[in-house]
Amino acid sequence: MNDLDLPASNFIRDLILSDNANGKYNGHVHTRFPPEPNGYLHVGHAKSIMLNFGLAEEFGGKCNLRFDDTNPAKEETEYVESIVEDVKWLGADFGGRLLYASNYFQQLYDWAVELIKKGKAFVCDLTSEQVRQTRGTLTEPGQNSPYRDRSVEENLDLFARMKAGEFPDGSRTLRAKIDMASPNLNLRDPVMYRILHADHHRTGNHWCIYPMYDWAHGQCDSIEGITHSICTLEFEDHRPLYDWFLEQLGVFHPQQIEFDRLNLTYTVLSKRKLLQLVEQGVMEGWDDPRMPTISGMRRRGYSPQGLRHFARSLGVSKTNGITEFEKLEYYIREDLNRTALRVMAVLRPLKLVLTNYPEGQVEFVEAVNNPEDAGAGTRSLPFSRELWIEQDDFRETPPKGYYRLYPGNEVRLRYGYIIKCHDVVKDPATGEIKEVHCTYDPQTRSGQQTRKVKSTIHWVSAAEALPVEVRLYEKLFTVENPNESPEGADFTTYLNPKSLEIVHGKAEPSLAKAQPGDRYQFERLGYFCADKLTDAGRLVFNRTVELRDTWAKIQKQR
RNA sequence: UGGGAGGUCGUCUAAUGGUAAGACUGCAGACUCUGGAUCUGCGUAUCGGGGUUCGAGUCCCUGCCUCCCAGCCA
Repeated sequence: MNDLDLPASNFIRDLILSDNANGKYNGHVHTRFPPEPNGYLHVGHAKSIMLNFGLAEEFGGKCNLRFDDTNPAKEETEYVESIVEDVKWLGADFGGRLLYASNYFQQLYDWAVELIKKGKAFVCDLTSEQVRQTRGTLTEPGQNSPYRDRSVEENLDLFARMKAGEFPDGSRTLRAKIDMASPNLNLRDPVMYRILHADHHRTGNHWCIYPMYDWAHGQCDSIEGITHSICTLEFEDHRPLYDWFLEQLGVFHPQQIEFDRLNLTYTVLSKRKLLQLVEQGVMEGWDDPRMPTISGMRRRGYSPQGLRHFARSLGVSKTNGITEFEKLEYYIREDLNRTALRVMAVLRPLKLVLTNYPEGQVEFVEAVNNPEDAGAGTRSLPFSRELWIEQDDFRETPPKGYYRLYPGNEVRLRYGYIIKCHDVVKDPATGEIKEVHCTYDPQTRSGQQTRKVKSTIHWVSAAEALPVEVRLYEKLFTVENPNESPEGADFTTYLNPKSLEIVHGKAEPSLAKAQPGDRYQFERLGYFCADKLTDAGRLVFNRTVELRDTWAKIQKQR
């Protein structure tokens, strides 16, 4: 996980530095990454993972992977499995510390009994509706529950019976006895346990009462000896409660630190919304390559290294900001540029005939596998009279600034020869261009010192070309921030109808050996990753990210 | 409106009382058998108003704006 660059300075590191200087926690740093298994991980989690695991590593400490599985109604084993896979894929090392809040249910229960005995918690018979009505508002204090002053004995008895399953869901709760007039609503006698006769993915039906987040989290941190419990901004006003429980119990007291969650332009990063897209069938699944999930990005071709570098580059602060998607793409390209094998593929084929090239002849030309990596070697490509080129690389009447192929113009075929266009064959009925006819200059074979031409285009020999299905992805949403919908508009209103386009192209023969997950650069087009659908009989590629395209930019300006 | 947290280039961050810096984006150019990569250059910022100080993005006062909180979700 130790990647490149010195991680940027941030306030959490500074805080740890000062803790260590003061001897707090004896210089130990132990963090944790605590997802709830109610969905798949997304890039925002990658930021948290890098922060937690990165800080631990930097200070010679440890980081636990802990599932916050306190709500059986929303959690599933499928999610646990996907999360473990994603965390590992990102390269985070939890060293066997795969933990669950549910491991501590008994301890949590015992501690709750302790608080009851201290008169700090009580069983409340109010319905959730009544609790809501007596909570007060932002500006008005709440009212005490009529059950607030039950005797310790009665509370103990009732709580034991809650656990024993005597009462139906929602009929009672265990509440902390704090202050119904607190300006912090979290302190208005918060619920610690609710009754839920539900099957838990790990504890089955052993329990029918489940701890709330606030009651579970800090105590789990304490049990695990977490020193720095890093969470997102929305938990800031939970911190007094986090501290309160720990103080009442008199146990090891980790400190909660809040930072800003990641927001990205042109996508949504909330499990609720992502779930909605999956359930409505808008996306193929959690791993749809358009999803900002780790599994979606993996399928799309993003590399763990690229994602890590991106996450590292993110600032850690308390500002509510939105990071530009372009920044993510930059780090993905940067990594893929160094590692991806180059290959030639034509997405929208146009037939090119070299009229002075002998019919039936095939020769082989040598191509560099990765100009950024001499060790990647070379491969040979068949070259012949009939080739496929990109439709975009030919114009019958070239626009200003176009220096690809057009009648009378010369271009180089990458790793091949310089060719000159002399004719265009059209469908007499539709006027559609069917073939482009050129002559090649035998003196200009690649590797020799020859004259220069303005443009080099990619190609594939028609006879040997492999059919490929290529999925071209665009931004998922049409607006930078789909969350900011004016009056009633649902975020799905801004889904980009063109976020997926499937084309059928032609690829060089070497791609026959592509395995799912293999990443390539299709020269001049972008980075592509073999999809999981790829097998011996079918080649399916996902476009990971386009290459920077100066020409496209010039065209756009006009 | 009560409480909590924030406001530095277009975006994200740095500057810890001492020359406002970097990255992404954008623009311009060089180079190029990828209009890629690489290289060079350019541009724009301390929310407003007071104050303290030799000196304020940083400290104080005040105003404005943004985000979070009224789940038996996390």
